Amino acid sequence: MAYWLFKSEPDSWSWDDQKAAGAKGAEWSGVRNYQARNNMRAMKVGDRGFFYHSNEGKAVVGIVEVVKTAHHDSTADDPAWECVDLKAVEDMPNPVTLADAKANQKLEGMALVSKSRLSVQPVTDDEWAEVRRMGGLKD
DNA sequence: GCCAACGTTGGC
DNA sequence: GCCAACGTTGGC
Repeated sequence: MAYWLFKSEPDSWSWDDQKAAGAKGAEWSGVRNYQARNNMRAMKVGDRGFFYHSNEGKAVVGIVEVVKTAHHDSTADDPAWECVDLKAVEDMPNPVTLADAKANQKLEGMALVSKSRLSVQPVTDDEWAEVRRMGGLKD
């Protein structure tokens, strides 16, 4: 299974919105960046991701799961834009902030730190385990 | 609210 | 196919 990180501004789509979408999940729509889209195309059902609040909070606040592979983004006219569907799985007991991630040497290679503008990013197994540990989650 | 970083667009 | 101009993202 692969791991990912999804960024959203809480003003437009927050963790609470994501949880309100329930078990059937919701489209991760609105991505207009090829790298981010390609990452979504590579996802499989069951892959997990961090849900990150950008701008306000700047922290990983929860865990999501891919419930549907990439398909046309209903908010885009251009068929080139695709998105996956995600459902909320669990809260981070202690949100892991960007400052926390930057301060942790084990995470210095993480895309969140080094490619700050990419909105859908891959996460390595080690990074996944480390951020979960920092957030207070067990395996 | 500013600005740096970076992706995209369009003229040549 | 290069590169300048422009727009957007996101941290501060």
